Amino acid sequence: MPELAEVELARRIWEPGTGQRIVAVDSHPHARVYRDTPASILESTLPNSFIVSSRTHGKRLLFSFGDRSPCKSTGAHPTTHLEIHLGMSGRLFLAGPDHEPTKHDHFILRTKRLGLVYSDYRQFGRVLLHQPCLDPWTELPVEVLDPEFTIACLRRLTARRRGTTLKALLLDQTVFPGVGNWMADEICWRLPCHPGIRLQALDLARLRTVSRQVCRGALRHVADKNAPLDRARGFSPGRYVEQVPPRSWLFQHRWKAGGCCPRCHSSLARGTIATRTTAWCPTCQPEEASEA
DNA sequence: CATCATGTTATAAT
DNA sequence: CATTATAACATGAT
Repeated sequence: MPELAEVELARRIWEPGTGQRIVAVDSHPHARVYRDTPASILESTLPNSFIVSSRTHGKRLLFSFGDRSPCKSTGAHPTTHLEIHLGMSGRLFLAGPDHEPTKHDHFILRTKRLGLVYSDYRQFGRVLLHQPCLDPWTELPVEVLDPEFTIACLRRLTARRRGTTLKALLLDQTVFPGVGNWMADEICWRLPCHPGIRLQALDLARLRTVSRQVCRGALRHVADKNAPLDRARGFSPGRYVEQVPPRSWLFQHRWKAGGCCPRCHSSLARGTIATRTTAWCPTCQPEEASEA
C-alpha cells in the first residue's frame, strides 16, 4: 500500500537495524523483485557490512552500508546502497534473527539480534544494489516537502502540459514523487477541484500549498504516530499498528460503499481518471461546467 | 468464475 | 513532442 508516508514508516520499521552488522542474507533468488539486481549480488556484497544510514525519496527507500558501525566511528562512509521500491504490496518488517522465510519473504538481512524482512506477494516491487558511490540519488526530482518545491519549480515542470488532467499530474512521480492514488484524490478533494480538470484551469500556487499539506499530514498520521514506540521499547515484531488519516480526510470514506464527503456529506462519486479508480465529491468538486 | 487492488513500465495509438 | 489507452507483471480478497 505504499505511498510516501507508508514508505517512511517502512524505513522506520527497519531503523533498529542501523548500526548493526549483516551476518547473512537469505533470499528467494528467482523472485521477480530481483529483475534489476540478482539476489546473488546481494548475498555476496552485504554480509559483514554495517547498516550506516537510511532515507527515503518519494516511494523509494535507500539503505546505505559501510565497513564499520556508525556508532563506533564518526567517519563511516557508505560503500554500498540498497534501494527498495515496495510496488503495490511490498512491506518491510522486523523479525528475530532466525526468522524462517514464508512464501513471499524475498529476502532477509540477518544481524546478530534481528531479521530485517522484505516481503512482497505481488512482486511489483524491486530491489537495486547501487555501485559504490557517495550518493546514488543526486538526479532525483525535488520532493514535495523540499523548500525548493516552489511555484516557479512547479510552473517549470508543468510548462508544456496544459492539457494534462490534474489527477494524471499528481500521479506523475517526476512532478509529485511519493504521491499515489489515495493522496492524489485527497489533494484534489482539498483544493477542491475535480480530478479531471485540465491544468490550464488550475491555480498552481494553491496546488503547491495543498499538496504540501497533504504530504505533511500523511507523514504525521501514518508515520509519526509509530515513531515514539521505537525509542520507548526495543523491537518486537508486529508492534506497528496500521495507522491511517483521521475521519476528517477523504481517505476514510473513499472506498466505503455509500461513502460520503466528510465536508458536505454528499455521496461520493467514483470513476476512472488517468487509468486509476478515482473518488471525489460531486458537490465540492463539480465537473468544470464552464467549458464551451 | 469475474473483478478489483495505495504501482510502474513498455508499447501502440491518437 | 504530448497525451491517452492498453496490457503486462503475480497474488489475494471479495
